Parts: sequence; structure tokens; C-alpha cells
Amino acid sequence: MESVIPTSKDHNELDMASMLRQAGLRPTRQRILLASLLFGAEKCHVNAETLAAKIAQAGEHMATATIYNCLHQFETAGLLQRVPSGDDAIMFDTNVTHHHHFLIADTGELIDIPVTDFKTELPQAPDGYDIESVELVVKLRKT
Amino acid sequence: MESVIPTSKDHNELDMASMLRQAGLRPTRQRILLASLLFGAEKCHVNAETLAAKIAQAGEHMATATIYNCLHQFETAGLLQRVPSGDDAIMFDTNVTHHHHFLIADTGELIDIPVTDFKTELPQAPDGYDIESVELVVKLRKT
DNA sequence: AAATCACATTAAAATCATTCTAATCTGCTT
DNA sequence: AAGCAGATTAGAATGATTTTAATGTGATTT
Repeated sequence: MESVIPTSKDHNELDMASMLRQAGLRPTRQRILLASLLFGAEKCHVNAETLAAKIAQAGEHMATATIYNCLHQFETAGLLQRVPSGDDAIMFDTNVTHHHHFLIADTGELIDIPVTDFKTELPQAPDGYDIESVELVVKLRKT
Repeated sequence: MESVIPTSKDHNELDMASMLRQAGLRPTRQRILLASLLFGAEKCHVNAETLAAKIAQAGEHMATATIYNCLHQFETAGLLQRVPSGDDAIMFDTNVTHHHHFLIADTGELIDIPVTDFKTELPQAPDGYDIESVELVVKLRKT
């Protein structure tokens, strides 16, 4: 006989399912797993490779194409944001608020900078164009 | 009998050769050609592909590896600067002064922004790190 | 609860930018 | 003119991402 009390895992899955539904994405097994890994804990920066590692660590498996598909779908849905990266891999940020980044030159590691930490007076957009986004990257090197 | 009066082409090649020598690079035929294409006219943004097109347009040929080698050597020598790009190709800027960029979202085209066009108050670098560079990208979309 | 349909997932092949390899060539010094 | 370090080359290799074509699966309808 099965328990009717939902486990914390079930609870988390329900959360993720409704989040996905709200975003207009069908809550498939794969998308729920990715959502748990991405939005379950703290804000983080991921690319396809690091995400694949987390999946393997969780004892699960997913086709590479699915990882890429979901990352792009999450981005389009506003659940993730693309961020600049030092190397050639596409990198995403679970922090979708307006903020900037420190980029550690040696490691490629990214650190969020709240927009409140400094002021920027923007240049005026050329005629016929609107500003869509502003990205500031401060590259750091070990002293 | 050959003329002793240098043509403008010769003149340009001499300029490029001495520029390369000053940068610590041997002035080979290939590097002189690339330098002419890059530094002969106005400031511009290039990647390996657009540069290959210019070479073909000039009726010349160069191995892909040489184009990449030279771009990286020019960068190391401070003749070029790497700039962020919307797509996945490495992009270089012949303007090596400190400046920022508008990025046209649809086309990937870059437009320089002089640093004098706005002010930025920088965030403080974390302990143990120095700021190496600051890059601001303002993404634009057609109104 | 079976049928259905649109959408997802999959493994494998394909693509694309870039780098590597190993052989050949070329500025430059002697 | 000879020799050498460094440069160029074509083609193969790499690595991230995308495409393909087949199979699987949520959600809706019967």
C-alpha cells in the first residue's frame, strides 16, 4: 500500500512542474529534472557540460540534444539568461534579474555583481534603435 | 629596367613591414597582406571568416590556420583587441584604445562607443584580485 | 481507460569554428 | 650562398552545438 503523504521529492517535483507549466513548457520528466537541478538550490552559472555532470551525479541520464534544447527553451521562457563567457561554451545564469559579472581570467569563473554596486550613465542609442540590454563584464586577475 | 620610384603599394608594404617589425613579428608576405587589409584603411571589426573574404576579394589566398595564427599573434602584440560577439565566432577590433560597443541584436554588427560618451563608477574587485579590463556591451534592437 | 495528436526525447550523424600535425618553405643572419 | 629558427600549408582532428529521423510521452478527447 502506498503512502498518501507526499515526500519532499514529490513536493519539489510538483513545484517544478507548475513552474514549467507557468512558463508555457510541458513538464516532462527531463525538464523537471533539469529544473530541480537548476532552480532547486542556489543561483548558479551553468553550461551544457556542467549540467551533464550534475545529471550524472544524480544518477540520471539525458541525451545531449535534450540538454541543449531545454537550456534554450528555458532561456526563451525567461527562466535562464545567457551570460558572456571566457571560453567557447554557451553559459547560462539562473539569476535572471538585471546584474553584471566579474569574470576570473584564469578559470573562466563568473561572479554576480548587483546593479546597485555601481552607477552607469548610459550612452544614447543611435537613431532608430532601442537599448535592449546592458552587460558589463569586469575581468579580474589574481594579484 | 625597373623604376626606383616606389609605388604607393610598395610604400604601404614598407609601412606594414616596419609596423610588424616594431611589434616583434617577422614581416612575412602573409602578415603584410593581413596588416594592409586590417590597418590600411578605417578601423574595423573582423573575424576569421570576414578576413578570409577580404583576402579572396583581393585575389589572394591564405591557409585558414595562418589567418587564425596571425589574428592571435596580432592580438598578443597589441595590434588587435578581442571583442565580445553575439555569435560563436571570435571577433577582433582594430581599435585598440579603451572603448565599448553597441551590438545590433539582429545582425551581430558592432559599433564603437568612445569611453567619453558616458561615465561608469566601477564596483570594487574582490580581495586578492585586480581589475584587468572592463567591457560594456549595449545591445540594440530596431525600433 | 483506450485512442489520438502534438510535442519531446533520443542516438547518431552532421556541422561549424577553431586547433593540431607534420611536412615544406622563407626571412634573416652568418 | 648556407643554415636555422620560425612561418605557412593542407588536411586531419577536436569540441561544442545542431540536425535528422525514429521512437516515446503528456494531455486531450472519446
